[in-house]
Amino acid sequence: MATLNTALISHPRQHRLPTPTQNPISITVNNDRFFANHPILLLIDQCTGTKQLKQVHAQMLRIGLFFDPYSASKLITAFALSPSSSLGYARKVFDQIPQPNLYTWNILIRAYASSPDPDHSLLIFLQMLVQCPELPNKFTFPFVIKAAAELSASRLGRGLHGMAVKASLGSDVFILNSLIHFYAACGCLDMAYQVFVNIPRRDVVSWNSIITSFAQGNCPDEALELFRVMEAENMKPNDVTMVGILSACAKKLDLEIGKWVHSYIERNEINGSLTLNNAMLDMYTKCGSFEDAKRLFDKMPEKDIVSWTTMLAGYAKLGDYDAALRVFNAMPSQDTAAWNALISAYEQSGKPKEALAVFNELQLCQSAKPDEVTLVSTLSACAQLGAMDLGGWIHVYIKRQGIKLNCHLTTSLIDMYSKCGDLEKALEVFHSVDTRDVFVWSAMIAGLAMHGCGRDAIYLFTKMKETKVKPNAVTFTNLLCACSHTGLVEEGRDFFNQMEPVYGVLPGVKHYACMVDILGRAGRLEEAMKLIKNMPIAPGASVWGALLAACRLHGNVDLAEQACGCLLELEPWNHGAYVLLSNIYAKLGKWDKVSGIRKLMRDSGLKKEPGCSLVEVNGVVHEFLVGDNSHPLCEKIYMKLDEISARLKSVGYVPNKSHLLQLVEEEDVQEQALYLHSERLAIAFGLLTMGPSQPIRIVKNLRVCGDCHSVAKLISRLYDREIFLRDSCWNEVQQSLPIDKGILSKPTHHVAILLVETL
DNA sequence: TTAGGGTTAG
Repeated sequence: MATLNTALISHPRQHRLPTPTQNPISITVNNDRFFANHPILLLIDQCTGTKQLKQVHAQMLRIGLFFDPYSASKLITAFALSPSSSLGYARKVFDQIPQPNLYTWNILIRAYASSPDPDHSLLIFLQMLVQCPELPNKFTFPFVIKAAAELSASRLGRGLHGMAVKASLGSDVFILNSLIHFYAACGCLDMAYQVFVNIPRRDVVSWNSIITSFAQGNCPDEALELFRVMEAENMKPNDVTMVGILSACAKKLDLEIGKWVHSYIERNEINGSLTLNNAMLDMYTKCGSFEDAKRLFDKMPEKDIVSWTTMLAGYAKLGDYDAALRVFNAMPSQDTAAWNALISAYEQSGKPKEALAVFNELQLCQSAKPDEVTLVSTLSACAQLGAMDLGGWIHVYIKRQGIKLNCHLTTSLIDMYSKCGDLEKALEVFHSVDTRDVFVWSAMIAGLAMHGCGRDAIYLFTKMKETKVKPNAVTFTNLLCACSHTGLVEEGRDFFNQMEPVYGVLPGVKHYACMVDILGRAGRLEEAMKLIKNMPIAPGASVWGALLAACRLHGNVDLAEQACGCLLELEPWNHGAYVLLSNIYAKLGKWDKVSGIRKLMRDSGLKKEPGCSLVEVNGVVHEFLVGDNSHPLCEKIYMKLDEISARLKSVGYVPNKSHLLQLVEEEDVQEQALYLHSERLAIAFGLLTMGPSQPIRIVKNLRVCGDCHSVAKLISRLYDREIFLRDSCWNEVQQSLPIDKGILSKPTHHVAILLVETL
């Protein structure tokens, strides 16, 4: 039996096809030209694996049948598309065909379009345009458009659309359906819908394509409405339609409609495929009916890794991490996606340390390897913890593994570096990539906003518009934050007013909260109140919170009481609201009111979160609670604190007593001793254990009090050390002092303290 | 002379 290579070498391209009668193993041949019924070709369909196909290949080469384009196409099809396909091998075989026909080109383009390397599909298509004497046909376009969709290759896909129209294939329903998918994948839902409405005769796939596009494009209401129209037009939905509809229900978190869809599927006897059952499981876990999910899971005749992972994520969502772990261990196999579900479950429920612990375990395990999704979740956990050593390590890992930065990873890296206080690294990542989607731009705008570079953030927004990337709701939230941080009232108002008419983005609660914050900080409290009163949507807690913070800034008690009342109505557990209001009273010397609030808090049994600061030293995150004495280096830390206190006194520092008089979140007597605040323990630990050139990066779960902020600034000067202090309001409250830095300029001072306002 | 487009977890 010849090996592939020897067979290929012994049959050079100029080999002439023998006539069928010369063929030693030929049985019957239809006529002189066609080999469709040649026994070797019939054998291809019976092959069960690559090994057998290779044997057939060798035989075909031996008798010359391989050099008949039709026969070769049958072989290529088997290699490229069979369940045990070997695409790389198919490509090698393809390259040996003297003149592949259009069918063969199409098969290869099709196989690569659904492979992990859809770019090969496009490259082969380009090669085909040059080498194949036939023009692309109605079978070519759906595949090559699919490849463009997979790659979100917007310009190329549009070009293909144009080519199809020029080739008089503009009304082919297969091509148009794939174009719906392509435009949606590129984020152009409008174009996808335009294509859909202009299809002369829509079939069920047309409907499925547009419904899925809307469901996945965060427009679940539109998807459900289209389903209604589909029914009204008597187009019978199939299982794929229902997968899209269930995905829309899951997005809407609407259990009622989800249950209705479940019964609709049963009533209409729609084929309950594995995918459909998985989509239903997902809907139930997302919509909060775990019992229904469990019932369905238990009776599913077939389960795959998606079913198991969905259940795992469902338990994690309930906060039952033990059960999630049990599912993880009970799964027939744990692939990367299962690990990812566990990591992201922890990361998204505010348990970043646990997420990193699972990530460490994954690295030790042999059977799965971190992928891009893992890295995105892990980077987010690092961002939450301010763990820049580990985040930076992941960045190096990405480079070493040769992983190309996609937009998700780029966004995560920018977010991680920004939140860890290294704006320059974030900008370095931003400038290093060629492709930037709306999330990448928005993350960079957020990074600049966090660091007080509001004008740079606005400048970046203008650059973003030049590249024709359409801003979304996230972009505007970040942009408005930037205006708020830098006190750009008029600019903020302009952006807010342009959102819907110019950019088609409906202002949501977050945008109103930002606007209230912008106006409130500028002292325009009445204007802020007027904005809230005229809101077309219900003002959420963030809106009242912003107003309350502004009232504190400007000492407006009446409005503060009103805002606090509304806030507590929405979030009766909101400890911070009580604290803010009581501080307003304290500021104005209304001590009876302060005591009243203390009593109210005690009576309502509100449990406060203890103050906690994290600091990463050499890749290990250390945690300090207020007044903590559990750390192994505790004694040394307190000695360092004494030394710090002495040095502070020597330069004339006097503790700001007003912070003691006010009700702060750390209200216990012991906790009120300012010098025991957790951030100070973390700073002392950082000074003790880190090299003199290493910046100390601290993340605090609550707000940093004013005195601690002043102390941190002083320590930074006295010890000539960069200290980054990030608190709970880092992202949304816009309470940082503007630090004027240009996009690429270096900080002028060695001190870079962020987040500076106090309670 | 062969064929295709739309589907779920993270």
